[in-house]
Amino acid sequence: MDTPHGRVETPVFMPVGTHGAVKALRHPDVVEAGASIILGNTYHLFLRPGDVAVERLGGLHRFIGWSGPILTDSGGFQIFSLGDRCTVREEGAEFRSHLDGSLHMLTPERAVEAQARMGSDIAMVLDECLAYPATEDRAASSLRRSARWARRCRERLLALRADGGAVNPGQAQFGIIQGGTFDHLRRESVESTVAIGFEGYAIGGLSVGEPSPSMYHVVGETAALLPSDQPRYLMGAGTPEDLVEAVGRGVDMFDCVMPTRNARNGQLFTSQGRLNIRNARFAADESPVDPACGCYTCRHHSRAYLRHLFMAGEMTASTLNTLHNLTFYLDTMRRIRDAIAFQAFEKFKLEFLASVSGPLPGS
RNA sequence: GGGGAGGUGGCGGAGUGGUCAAUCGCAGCAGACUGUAAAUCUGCCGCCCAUCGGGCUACGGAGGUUCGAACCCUCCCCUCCCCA
Repeated sequence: MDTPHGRVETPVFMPVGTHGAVKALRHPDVVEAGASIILGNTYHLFLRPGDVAVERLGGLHRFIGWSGPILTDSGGFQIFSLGDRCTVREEGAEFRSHLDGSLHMLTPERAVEAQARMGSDIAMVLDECLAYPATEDRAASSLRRSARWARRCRERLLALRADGGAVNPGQAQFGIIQGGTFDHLRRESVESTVAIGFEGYAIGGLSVGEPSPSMYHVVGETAALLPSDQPRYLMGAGTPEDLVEAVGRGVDMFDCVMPTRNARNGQLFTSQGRLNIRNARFAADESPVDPACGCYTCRHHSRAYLRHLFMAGEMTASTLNTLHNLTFYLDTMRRIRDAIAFQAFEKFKLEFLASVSGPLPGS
């Protein structure tokens, strides 16, 4: 996948850097972990420091000092996650800022403008991320609103392109498929969204609490309907198992807070399963987090030391843990790409799922 | 030497006759986390069985008052502060 800031090998995992930084890491760490593209969030940057401020500072890339590709989420997920701080109307979403309680209106057009000002390489349309579970009626009306918003987003972007002067003239825009867990609604959403025409398509409204088999089913059904010559992006997923399962169903792009957030909370992913570095069993464990991992953390530090740092509340614990988890995720994606190149994906998938799922043995 | 304050679960610190195995914080133990309001949240946390629950030992020590004491009385031990 080519972007104005470089080529991205797919399938790809995009570390989440909500405020323009992957939490606990410096950009070189993110690169070292193997990331080629990172994600920022329109809602958060819109509130602080403000999209206009970012534009004045030369755009998001220059402002944060990241020269690679950046995808900005639209703020659609916040409609879901901010719950009662947000009121959705046809015009757009009215947010009460989590920072100071002030009221803000994020319309589809405004979300497009904000992302245009910031100049991300891939902008997402503003959608409504539906909570799970949802009734069929609710899912249907929500998807239709998202589709109307998608059209407004596209029209606004095309107008901006026609005007010229955008921070990043090559910015791509992705549409987002909704429809809950209903196959026919997903199909309807694909049809109406693809009809508008975007540079890529995302599958939204998943990884919001539904059972894995349900998510895999929807991913499979939806991805199969999307254009095969354009990127397919599963938003918000997932666990290492989710990544492999979704790639097998045709997904090219992922983002998830799991490797970074869980790292800060002590959960580490390894080739043998997950572990919680807080556990007393690691107090005298001199082995690395994952003997099969080549990250800085695993090359230099023992589980005992990482546990000590975590228990002591040292911020370095977050950094070392995040570096490891991100490396594990990005390494997994690299192995997936290699397996696909050698036409050995199914074999890889079986072995990976057998070893990685569940807790680390020996507890 | 004189005067004052106090000793409660690993630590700090509430409680001051029954509703106290004892608020709360920290520490400890475990779990959760999927387009980040998250370096966060939840549970457990005297001992023994245990699903509800039940049993045992406990609030410096020893006596006493009382139907009943961490809480009241007596003596003892210890700590801290102020003045000499």
